[in-house]
Amino acid sequence: MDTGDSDIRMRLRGAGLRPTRQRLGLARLLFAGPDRHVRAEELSREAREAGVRVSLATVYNTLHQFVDAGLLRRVDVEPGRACFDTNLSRHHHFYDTGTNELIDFDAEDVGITGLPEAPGGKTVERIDLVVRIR
Amino acid sequence: MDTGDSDIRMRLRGAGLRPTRQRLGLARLLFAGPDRHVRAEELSREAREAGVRVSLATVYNTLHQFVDAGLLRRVDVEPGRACFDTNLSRHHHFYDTGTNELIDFDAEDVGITGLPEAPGGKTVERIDLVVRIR
DNA sequence: TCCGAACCTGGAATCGGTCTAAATTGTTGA
DNA sequence: TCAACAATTTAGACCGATTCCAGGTTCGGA
Repeated sequence: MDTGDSDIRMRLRGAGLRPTRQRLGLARLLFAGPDRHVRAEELSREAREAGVRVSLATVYNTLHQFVDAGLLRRVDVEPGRACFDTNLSRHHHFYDTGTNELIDFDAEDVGITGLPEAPGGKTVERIDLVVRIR
Repeated sequence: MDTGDSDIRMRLRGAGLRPTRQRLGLARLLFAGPDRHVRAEELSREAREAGVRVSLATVYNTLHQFVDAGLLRRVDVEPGRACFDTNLSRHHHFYDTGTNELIDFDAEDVGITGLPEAPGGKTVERIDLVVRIR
């Protein structure tokens, strides 16, 4: 329960989050391996299967805390359930409306022109592009 | 209960939907006046206030039928609830993350370049652009 | 080691939405 | 016109996803 955790521990600490057993366990599931998309229910199941004892409520709490800490990004494409994305780089999504599958693609090559000024003097937080495929 | 309804009646008929009292009442609320965004709960309340007796279940049914009939478009930006848009022209959205307000902008002037090919030989259904503002 | 704050937990509660079975209402053909 | 039947509406049960809550647990500094 140590190899590679120092990085995560740091980031949690930096966000004012104690590196608890539950958070480390979930972080390991999320960040070991390639980027991924995951929903709360699913992560909860994986944790159970991996022998990490965590309540569903804590999974939800942790996911939100990770989003706030900038460790995860939340993606809203489906109504009625949230998806969390470990890919923090500038990217957009294909969304397969048949399978509900999300696929990332790099935003670097994408150019968007002709956007109007943000209304009401608001500032642009982010631009989300969702390409719905079938 | 007739002026201006002939148009709606036609469109409902065309979609194989009987122009019932409930559907006409809701259609009047939706399509009289400028384009708008509305959620089911909200439309249900408006109907009640306007003296149109409709159950919540029927509001949901009707909204979905209107989407299928091409009278409405569904917008998914907020997790956990669907929003319906009477604007059927090609357009995108500003989404105010502070107020949860949606604001349309024309898609005609917007250019998007550098999109990768849809994976798996799938075809692109639609491209949704959401500019999150704060 | 001790203590308080941060954290975790199961279970209840909430929320947006869907389903169901029965009652009602359009529509159509005689 | 009206019977008959399918489409529609309805109240209320139900659902999955998520949040809330109150009480027990754990972390980390002094």
